[in-house]
Amino acid sequence: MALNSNLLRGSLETIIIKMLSDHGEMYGYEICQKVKDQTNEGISLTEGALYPLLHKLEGKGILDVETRSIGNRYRKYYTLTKSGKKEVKSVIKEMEDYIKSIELILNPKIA
Amino acid sequence: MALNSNLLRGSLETIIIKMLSDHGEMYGYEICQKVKDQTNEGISLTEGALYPLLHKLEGKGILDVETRSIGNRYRKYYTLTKSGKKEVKSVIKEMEDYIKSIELILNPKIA
DNA sequence: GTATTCTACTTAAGAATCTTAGGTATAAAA
DNA sequence: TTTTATACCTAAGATTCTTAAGTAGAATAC
Repeated sequence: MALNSNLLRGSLETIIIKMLSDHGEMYGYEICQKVKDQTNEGISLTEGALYPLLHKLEGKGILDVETRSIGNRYRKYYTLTKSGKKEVKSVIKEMEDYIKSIELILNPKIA
Repeated sequence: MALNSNLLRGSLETIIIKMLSDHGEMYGYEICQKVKDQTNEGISLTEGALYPLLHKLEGKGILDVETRSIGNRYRKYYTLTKSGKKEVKSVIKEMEDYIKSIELILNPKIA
């Protein structure tokens, strides 16, 4: 079983923003796949978490959507808005700081 | 403001177990302080999250409690039970794997 | 050729986790 | 003597995620 215990809680939003920042335009299903690929199955987003979050980020003006027809069906492509791009740096820094803090717990400097 | 955005969600339990594993017997307030110290204020546990979680872990047989009088007041000292000690290795490994996965998102190997 | 799997989206109910905000009380410091 | 620090507690509510179900086209397997 992939990890996905509880640790993922709280980092989903950062993951989405970072993926879109790196890969440009992506659709939801693609984000799931790419995250799974990039982490060697380490992280598997559930669709029940992903899609509502995409909608929320769109509502907050972080993401733009464009629905495109692919043959007989459709996909919803997401991109970062200007406002979304402005947040990339800070959310990544927060994540990095958080990891550093966790590592100070995992490998305490013998004080 | 310390980070404590959402990223902490899900890792509190691991933090508590690791702290008790490293420092042996600790009381709740002490865990808060020590986590703050060790992370240079990076992580601040709130008491509203900590105490209920300690009670839960006690209920699950992960922690033992001993209430001790300190002059005119008391403290509740927590230790890992035998069962709790058995979990230390796996919860730490989960955390490390999670961090590795996150780092593969933050610093993707150009595939 | 049809049954299954994969792609691709959706939502709703409920569980789990945490924040906020309050409370009690002793002890130390200002 | 007022404030701050220590030390515990809980309840209400927000947020985040899981679980589970549904729709439907496209590809693969049998």
